[in-house]
Amino acid sequence: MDTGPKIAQVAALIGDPARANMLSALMDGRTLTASELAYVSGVAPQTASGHLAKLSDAGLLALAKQGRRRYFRLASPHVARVLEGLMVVAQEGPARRNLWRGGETLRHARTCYDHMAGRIAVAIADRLVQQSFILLDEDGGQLTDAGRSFFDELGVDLRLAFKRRVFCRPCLDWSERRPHLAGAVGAAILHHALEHDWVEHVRDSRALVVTPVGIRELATTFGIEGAPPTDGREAQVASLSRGGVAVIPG
Amino acid sequence: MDTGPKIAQVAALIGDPARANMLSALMDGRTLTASELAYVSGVAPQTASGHLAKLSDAGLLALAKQGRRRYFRLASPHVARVLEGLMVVAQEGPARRNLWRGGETLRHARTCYDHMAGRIAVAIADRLVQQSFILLDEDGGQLTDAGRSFFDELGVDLRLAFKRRVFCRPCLDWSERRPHLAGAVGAAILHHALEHDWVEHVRDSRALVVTPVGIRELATTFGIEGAPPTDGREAQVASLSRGGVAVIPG
DNA sequence: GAAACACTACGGTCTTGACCGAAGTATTCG
DNA sequence: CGAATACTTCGGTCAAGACCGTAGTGTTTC
Repeated sequence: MDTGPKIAQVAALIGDPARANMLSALMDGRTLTASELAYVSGVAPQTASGHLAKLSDAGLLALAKQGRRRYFRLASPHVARVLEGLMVVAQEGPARRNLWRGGETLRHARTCYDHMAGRIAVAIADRLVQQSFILLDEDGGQLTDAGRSFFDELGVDLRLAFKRRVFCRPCLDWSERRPHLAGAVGAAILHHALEHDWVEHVRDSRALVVTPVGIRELATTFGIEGAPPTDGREAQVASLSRGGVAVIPG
Repeated sequence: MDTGPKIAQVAALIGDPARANMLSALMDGRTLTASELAYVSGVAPQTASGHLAKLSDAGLLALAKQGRRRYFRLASPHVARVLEGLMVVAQEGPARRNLWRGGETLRHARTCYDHMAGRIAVAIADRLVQQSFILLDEDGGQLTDAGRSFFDELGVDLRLAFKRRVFCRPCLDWSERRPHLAGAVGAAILHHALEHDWVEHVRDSRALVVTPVGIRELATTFGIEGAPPTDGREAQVASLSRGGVAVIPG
């Protein structure tokens, strides 16, 4: 395997208790100095220095020198996401909890910063691209004139979006492994969906539930099925992408 | 820190090359036997057996016994998600570490998702709070009536902000270590600044440069000095509270 | 300029755990 | 039944690396 060693290298870095403590302390987006990180990780400054060098070299931490201090910060939201994921896995670990129910909800529709993600969001993005309302390339998207009219008729306020570049880099959907719409257009769509009661927030979660109104409107507006699958099995039938749960032989 | 050791434990499991290879081989949702996993990981069956036991105990792998064989698969999509995330981080890793160095421009003004950050942004937040246009607490902000009028006169469109859930939220600034304005209000300010040519994007960077117009307008509107310090040293000399925007000497 | 401070580099100790050979337990097949 | 297969347990070797004491560099403060 080719990817194995690479992920092992990164995982091994996170796999040391001292380093894991440092990363945890930075998870909320704060910026801490080497000394502070040494303290939270419970090791001597010399040891911490070595750890921090490794984490920086590997691109997990970003470094800003200022005077005699070094400020460290998680290098990217991706790192934070990995840490979050590890916490989830660590939590559910030995206890055979069936969190997958909630997972299914998350997979269907959720927020990602200020825009939508999940099956629904990917389907919307697909549709908009297919209809040539939006042009998507590697790291940016562009609204066509037709798309502008489309959103206009829909009543989505895109005025903010016109002048703005696409700030949020392409947001890869972890559950669908395909891009969904981020940036101002994505935000506008989420805003519209919330305002018109297509979707609702789930308390203490990034999950979104699609309302009956939303199911109807998503069908008429985008031609997509907004209802979540009734059980996990159908999840993979609905979308052609793989990513379904393996069926154990027997 | 409490979460640190837990995520370290999981990460350390993934952090071994042999185990990482096993997990990678299972990433597509397949179900493989112990022997097959021993082969892909390049270790002897005895060694593989130990690895698989650990991964199962930790809840990373699900096990199905069938006759004399043991079938393994990833225990949950969360595990797959973590592996994916690790690959992303491993990929982007050492590449553009330099972005943060020489970050004087970044420290001064940059985008943070869809709003502004850096000295300028912190100064704006300070000013808005000081003028009682905005009330900021731990994890939320609120626009006062006076603030609403202020933005109205300024011509900043806050309509999106009203309906959005998180319309005004403090976001800790990594360089200044003090909050700046995020949420819809933050986004609206950035939008306004871009639209009126107060600031401009720097290509391929999150950095923003303050234009001559911006320097003038930031002074009249917020009473702050928008020009960047001529060199890094002076940044912190000027104002007593660190993080204040420096008044350029000479 | 001297002292305090923040961080880094080096050297040596010591624990952890990955590895495989050999032997042991299930399960299937002839 | 005994042989082959699939996997696990045990024991001993060995290398990687986490840790800190000491000593260094660069920066700020007095």
